[in-house]
Amino acid sequence: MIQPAESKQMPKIKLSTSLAEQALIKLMRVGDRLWRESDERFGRWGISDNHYNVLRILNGAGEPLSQIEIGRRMLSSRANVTKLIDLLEERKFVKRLACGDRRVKLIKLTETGATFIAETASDVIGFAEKVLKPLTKAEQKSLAELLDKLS
Amino acid sequence: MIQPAESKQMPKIKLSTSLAEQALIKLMRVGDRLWRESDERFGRWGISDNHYNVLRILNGAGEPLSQIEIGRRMLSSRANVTKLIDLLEERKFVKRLACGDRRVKLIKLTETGATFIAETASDVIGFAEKVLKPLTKAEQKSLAELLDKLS
DNA sequence: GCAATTTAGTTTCCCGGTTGACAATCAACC
DNA sequence: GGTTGATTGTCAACCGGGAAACTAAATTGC
Repeated sequence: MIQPAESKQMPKIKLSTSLAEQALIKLMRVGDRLWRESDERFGRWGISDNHYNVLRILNGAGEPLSQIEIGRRMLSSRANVTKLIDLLEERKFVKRLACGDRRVKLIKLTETGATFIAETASDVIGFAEKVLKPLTKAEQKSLAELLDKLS
Repeated sequence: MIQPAESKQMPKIKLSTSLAEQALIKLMRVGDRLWRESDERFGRWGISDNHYNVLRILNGAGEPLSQIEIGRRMLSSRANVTKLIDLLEERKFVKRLACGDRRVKLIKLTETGATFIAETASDVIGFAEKVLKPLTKAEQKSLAELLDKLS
């Protein structure tokens, strides 16, 4: 006794999906999937992938960075960096240092934080290897180069 | 300005950034950036990119889809699909249809929704073209193929 | 036929992010 | 020196997503 008062006939617009658009969609989809998987992975350690990103950036820089500089490098807002650092400091992974400019707080990676990075590094690399396994080394290189051109 | 050089000494772990890891990071970064830009772009029309995604999926399917099927295709939760459809229905872009199985609500693209897609299509394609402009056609094709292998 | 299980959709709550307002500080300029 | 404007970090409010609890309806098993 249910009959669609509405027809199921649906309008359909012919969309010319250009090559660029197809590539864009795939790029966004794959990126989205990776963020999810990555987030789930880091969740096991009680932090998000962005928390880890902060540690990576600090380790890569080799010197303390201001919060705003961290935000700049990871494309995140000042407010969010504050919250990320809050947790990382609570976990003793980083420390807020006073600095000549008293507006600025330099964020320093602690020994604890460095150790954490060292211990989890193999796991992170394993994740990358797993994800990119379908590609040969040459293809991985090619992919990285193509992505560089888009940055 | 700069004083205690000592306390700024920071531990640094030597991380062997593998090829795979570099490619992964670039992939996630570019993907993240694109989602932001895309979201900002659709924001002008009062919807998010995910709302638009629903319209695209419906248009592509050519027939009404259940909410759970939509969620499956866009990797989104049931709960979120409900909220997405709520707004789209309010905007008259889609309509919830009753169906034989009374648990299910089939989502149908309306004329209004189809018109909206048609009118915004060129803008969306323009965005894709702009983003992928740094790549030649051959490179775009190559990128799409590499991404396919990762799916 | 009827209980138990499963499924689709909704609602509630929480989490991570942004925006905007704010205080403190620095820089520039009269 | 004192005022104005910019910059850094924090906080409150809001928003888009997911997980889990819940309802209604279908399916399975006895």
